[in-house]
Amino acid sequence: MTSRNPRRLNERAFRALANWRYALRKFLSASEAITRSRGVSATQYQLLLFVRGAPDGAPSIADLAERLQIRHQSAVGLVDRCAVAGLVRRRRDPKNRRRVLVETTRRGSKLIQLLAAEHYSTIEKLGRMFIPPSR
Amino acid sequence: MTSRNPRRLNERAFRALANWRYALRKFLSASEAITRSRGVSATQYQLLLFVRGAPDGAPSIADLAERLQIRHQSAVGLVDRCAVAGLVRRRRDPKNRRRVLVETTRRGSKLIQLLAAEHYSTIEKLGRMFIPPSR
DNA sequence: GGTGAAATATCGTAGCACGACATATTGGAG
DNA sequence: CTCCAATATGTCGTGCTACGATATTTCACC
Repeated sequence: MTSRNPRRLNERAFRALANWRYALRKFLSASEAITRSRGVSATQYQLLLFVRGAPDGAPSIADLAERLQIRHQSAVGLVDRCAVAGLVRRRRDPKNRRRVLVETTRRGSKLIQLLAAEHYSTIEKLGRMFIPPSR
Repeated sequence: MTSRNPRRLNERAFRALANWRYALRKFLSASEAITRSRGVSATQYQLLLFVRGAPDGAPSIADLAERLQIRHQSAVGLVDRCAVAGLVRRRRDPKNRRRVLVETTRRGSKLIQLLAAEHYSTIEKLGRMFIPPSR
């Protein structure tokens, strides 16, 4: 019986945490393989995903940085690389000209559609390994 | 509806996938914050976790590479850095002297105990955001 | 006891995130 | 209206980490 608020974790808890983390790495590794096979990095895929899956229209650089949990400068560089690859384009926000909105190009739109579908398949395969451990 | 040729995803599916990925990044980011506050990288934490949570005694470099889903050279470098930090130590496998077994030092053991407990708390907080989407 | 495979190690390279700093735009205080 | 602090994005140089290519040691086995 595991106690409800243990100060020390037991063997079982360590194994569970390790196995769950392993599942995460498996998924991230599979994700990387999917995206590389289509010529983009895993991070670029996620940028496209957050642009495409944004709740309220085209997101700004800062919005994307928050979704990606990175600093804004990192998002700038990422958008740069995606723009060079022809996947996204920048547009000044007319309401607030400090902001830069990011939207997918037609090519980026097709690619994210494909990649997202492949990710769904992978998630189905890895299935319930993702359910996080609890004590 | 083969998994190789999945049908088009709708808006809802994109949002779900994006939100789930966001949860992953939130967790990984929180994990990074936890480990950095204790002076180690997220990858070093995971190495310790896989050493501590190994099913059959001290794992080899190759075992760790598989668990981390990286190439063996990367695991070599990671073990190097952890060894310099005094968290793990190498030991030749007496049964097969090509293999190198990795075990935690007392310091590494204390650290992984602490870090793992903090990770459990974080997982509880993020809770069911981790349940993967299905269509 | 020689040979190919296995396991680890070394070296140089590239991508990505970061801190520090720079530039442009906005909105509000006075 | 003017000034200025806050906001938003962009630039530059650095460090960490994963990688491919390659080397070295040890094992298995005929």
